[in-house]
Amino acid sequence: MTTQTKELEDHMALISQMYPGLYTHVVPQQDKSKARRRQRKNKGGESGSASEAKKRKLSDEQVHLLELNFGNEHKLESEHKDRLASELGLDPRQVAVWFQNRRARWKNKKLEEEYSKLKTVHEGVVLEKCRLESEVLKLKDQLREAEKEIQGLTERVDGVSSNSPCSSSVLSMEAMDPPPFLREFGVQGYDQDVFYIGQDNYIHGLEWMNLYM
DNA sequence: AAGAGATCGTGTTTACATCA
DNA sequence: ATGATGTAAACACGATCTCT
Repeated sequence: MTTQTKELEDHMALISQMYPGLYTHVVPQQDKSKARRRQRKNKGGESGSASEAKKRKLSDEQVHLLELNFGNEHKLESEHKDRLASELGLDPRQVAVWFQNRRARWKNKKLEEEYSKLKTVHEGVVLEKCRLESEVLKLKDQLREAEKEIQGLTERVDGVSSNSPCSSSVLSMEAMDPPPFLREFGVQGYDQDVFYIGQDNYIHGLEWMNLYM
């Protein structure tokens, strides 16, 4: 069993859940612990000798014609099957079996393709998730830096305002809620945070936010 | 309703081909 | 030459459908 086949099998349940239409009905899982050992039927009790019962590969021409018919229709009407069988010089039963097996191969191939597509999509999603997570970390870092800076500035302002009558002109954020994105990062509110840039350039309202956008 | 027969999907076995 | 492995044909079996 190839690795890919194993991998495919591991995902069959998932795929069949996502694409329930692929299965027309579910055959109950057989107990694999007691794998049955069936007795081979004697080909309907025919008088065929052992050599006649031997499997023969279908010729290229036979397979070609069968493939052509399969391309047109995946299932055979009984009449069509008989006609095709006599055209190919085969037993109608052989034609039926060939179509049965061909449908199984076709379905397996479809499942493999579907699996590959889903795998590609999944890998893309995982990559995007990683990218977003690292972006979140970066933004958190920026936020921490900004908070540190704010704290430093606040301390400076406190030092100045304690002996300055101009303290009333400083924009106080005391009663304001933090902006939504700060709340998202756990900032609950402001104590006595004051925002300003440089010596005399006060920022009004939420304009300071533009510095970090 | 019920039984028979055909056919289906799925899983397994077997014969054969290919390759190391 | 030979053993391992892959593939296709054939088969088994339960489910479902159609017909009578």
